[in-house]
Amino acid sequence: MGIVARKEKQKQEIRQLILEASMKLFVEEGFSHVSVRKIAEQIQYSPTTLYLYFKDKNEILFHCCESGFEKMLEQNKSLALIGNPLERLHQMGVNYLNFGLSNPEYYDLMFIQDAPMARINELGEGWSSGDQALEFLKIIIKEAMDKDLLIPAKVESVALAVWGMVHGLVSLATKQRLDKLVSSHEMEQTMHDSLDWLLKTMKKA
Amino acid sequence: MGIVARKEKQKQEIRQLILEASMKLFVEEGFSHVSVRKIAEQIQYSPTTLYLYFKDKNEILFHCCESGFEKMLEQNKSLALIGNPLERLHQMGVNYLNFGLSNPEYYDLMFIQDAPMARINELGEGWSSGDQALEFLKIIIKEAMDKDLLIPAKVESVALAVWGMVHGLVSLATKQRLDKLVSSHEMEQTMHDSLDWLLKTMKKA
DNA sequence: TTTGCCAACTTAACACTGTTAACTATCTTT
DNA sequence: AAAGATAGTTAACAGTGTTAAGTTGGCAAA
Repeated sequence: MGIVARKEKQKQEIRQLILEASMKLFVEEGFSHVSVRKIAEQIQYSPTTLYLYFKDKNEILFHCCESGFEKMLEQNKSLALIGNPLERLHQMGVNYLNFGLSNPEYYDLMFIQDAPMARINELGEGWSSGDQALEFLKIIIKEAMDKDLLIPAKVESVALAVWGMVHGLVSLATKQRLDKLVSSHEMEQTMHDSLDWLLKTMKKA
Repeated sequence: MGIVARKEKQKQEIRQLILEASMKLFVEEGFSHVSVRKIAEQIQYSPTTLYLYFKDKNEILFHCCESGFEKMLEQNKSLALIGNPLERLHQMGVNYLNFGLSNPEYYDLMFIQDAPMARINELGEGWSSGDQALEFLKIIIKEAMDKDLLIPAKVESVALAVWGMVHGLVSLATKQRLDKLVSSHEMEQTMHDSLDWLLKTMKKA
């Protein structure tokens, strides 16, 4: 079975090659300007070869999206060190804003574009990455309420409100909806101000 | 000058014809499935004729986007009747959520897609529709603070936070990011719960 | 009245896009 | 060595936005 195993390994290597080329391209040139042909050219294969390794372009984008979540998760590892749940929540928000602003192309794929979700909807399964992230947020909020740091409320509503807000800020900013309303060098600070305001406001006096 | 004027009028009529066909199509079939050729077919003209009336597809989408803002503005007319600024703010949020959920294609164009912003950035001018909307929001918040209904804070931060949150909720929902996390028949209620929570929380005790 | 021009519009084409079917090597197994 | 699976290719389809060149019609000046 050694040969079969090696073949399988080679197959996985090419899959990885395709994914890495895709990510390189769409970080460099922007998601919407990456075509199957460009990816193929990058790795010196014929465009149709990609279809031997992935069902369609959506599947490729879905996997890029997943590695976006890994990046984000990695960035959040240090959160575990923060004891105070409110401070932890705050840092999580800061991380979220920073991730979105620093990786707009990944962010687009993870939370805005249809393509990766199309892939998920084809399969029966749920959206494990999003699920995990929201669950994590809920746990922090619950903890903060239990420790009497937050005004009690329905955890789900609060979690969705917080996620909604940071997502809203990032997507308005990266989709240029704030360009003419907030001067660009103050953009980041303004967004952080809004986050600070929210956390201050929801904190129990 | 009668002839020249009539010609100009006819030109404007065809422009309008193109825009109406575009809006009809992209409400029916979704923004991303509307092509220049389809619009042209709808009005029984050659595809290239559209380029005699609009610079490119972005310009067409920009105008569709503007009429989305008109729809939204119309929906907000009744706000003037509400005396209490906090209640007015709340109703504005409710209207925003409803508009986004009922007109996802317009919403996409107005606040998410790049195309209409590309048009605005080509021209020097600012984003008057977005500007107006945010300004309106700021005025309400300022009024609420002046009347001692809100905890004092930087008006801009609060406005951006509120807009960010409702935009975040609508775009997460319409981009299917909540599908697997919130059951679809509870979606709308859950979003409204988050909005309610925010307004309750920011209200002065 | 005829000529020439100008405007509105169309046809043909370019350079792309994702994707499929059919073909060709090469390497494995019988 | 013959047969068959594997991996990859070329060619093609149907679609996209957009431009250049060509074709009408109607109006104005000669």
